[in-house]
Amino acid sequence: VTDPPVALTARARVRAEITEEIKRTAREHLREKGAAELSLRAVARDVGMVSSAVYRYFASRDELLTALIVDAYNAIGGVAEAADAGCRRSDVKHRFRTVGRALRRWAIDNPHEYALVFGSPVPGYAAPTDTIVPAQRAPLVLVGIVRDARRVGKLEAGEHVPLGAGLRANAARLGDEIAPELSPDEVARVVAAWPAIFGAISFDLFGHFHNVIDDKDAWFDYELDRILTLVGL
Amino acid sequence: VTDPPVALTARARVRAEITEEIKRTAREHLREKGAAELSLRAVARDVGMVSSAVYRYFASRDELLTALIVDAYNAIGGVAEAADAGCRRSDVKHRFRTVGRALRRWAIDNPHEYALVFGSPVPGYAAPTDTIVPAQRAPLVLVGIVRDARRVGKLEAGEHVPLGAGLRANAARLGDEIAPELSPDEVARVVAAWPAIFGAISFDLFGHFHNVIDDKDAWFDYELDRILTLVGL
DNA sequence: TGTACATCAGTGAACGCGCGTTCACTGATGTAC
DNA sequence: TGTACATCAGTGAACGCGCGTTCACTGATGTAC
Repeated sequence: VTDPPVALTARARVRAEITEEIKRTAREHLREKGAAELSLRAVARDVGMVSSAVYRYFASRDELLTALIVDAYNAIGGVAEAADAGCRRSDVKHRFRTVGRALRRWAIDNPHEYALVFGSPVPGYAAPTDTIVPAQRAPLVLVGIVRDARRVGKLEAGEHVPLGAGLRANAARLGDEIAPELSPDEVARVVAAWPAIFGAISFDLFGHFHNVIDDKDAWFDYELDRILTLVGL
Repeated sequence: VTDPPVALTARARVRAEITEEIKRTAREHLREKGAAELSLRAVARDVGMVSSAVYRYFASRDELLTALIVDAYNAIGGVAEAADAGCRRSDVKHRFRTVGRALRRWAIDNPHEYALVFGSPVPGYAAPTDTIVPAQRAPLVLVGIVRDARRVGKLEAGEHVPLGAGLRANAARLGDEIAPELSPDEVARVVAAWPAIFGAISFDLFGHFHNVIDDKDAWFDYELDRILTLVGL
């Protein structure tokens, strides 16, 4: 086993490029259909190779799907990080709102990629461990905002909702890992914010507010504000 | 055009039974796979008829799917209504919690039917108008609880989150239709509760709390409590 | 009440399709000496 | 620096599959007179 050379061989470089091209094409297909319809053969056709050639890059359709899921998680994480990075550090409320809106924008622009990650699981598909780290990026941005808020004393108590002993221990453990300056109670509040944001985005995106809410943008902002108070910002 | 006879003919009765049997079998298939995998031919096989015979009952695969969606909405609505009906009227908090838990139970017991309704939309499938009324049953139960709370003076103000003019008008119109005794602000809070519950159920069900939350039941109760304060109960 | 006709449920064969995956192969690129 | 060999990318044919839907048909059930 030797270290990988700093300069990739021509072959390795081409390989990386073609791998990307396959994923990009698959993502385009995803954009127009859904994950269930994604076909290796169709992707291969569009890339301009014969279907069996794809197997030089992905061992199976599932492996390609996994790669797309990882990419989607990373895209979501990147969007959240970039949105946060563009804000003044001290304005924690604004940061939270900006990140929330950016996530929703991305979901609306990439509905099938969003659904791939946050919609119903593809039947028979088990998420491999590669997804764990990318999946945490976006939620960690929210955690970071709350940690900053805590540091500068901008985290309010909000309505108290009691945590049972089990959950408190769970939140404490989680806090040790990702947010040492937060109390279990505060950790629980951030964790609860994540499905709340996800619910707000998905409900609209999946069409459940049809004929109920007219101005979906304004409504999302309203929900975000509610979530903000939930968290204590 | 004549009125349908009160006593159905034998043929009509058999037809209704077989329609039910097809749906029941399809639902069983759904239980083990997902909507995307649902095959008319496989259902026909299990019912014991030839695949083309199903077309006497459903004009297409999509129509069968629609029927399943309507049934799922009705099942969800029925679960919510039954849960609520089992509670003492005046204990509005308990009613809300009981309904929330019952919905989650149903979702866990029938994940694919739940996903059919609340997961990512099946690609290319457009929900027809038949789903509108069944889809409203469960949320209307929540609305009913909040209306009762309002009547007996148990609805609190909670944290104030401002509603823009557009949303306020939207909420007012909605209130006129379904909850005349509630203010636009209160209407908005109930509407916001629905995606919040849905988010809490889905996030867990779709596996996003894996390695994050240990005791999912307790966590859901915590989230429900948070939602309760959001609504003002 | 009986008969002639219309409606309906279910059959079985067929159409046309696209899918994931395997396999033996060719020719080009990379590596070791 | 040149050569022999190993690795790799891509081809094209094939396997075996199940799918949704259509169609002409048979025989049973229902309806009108």
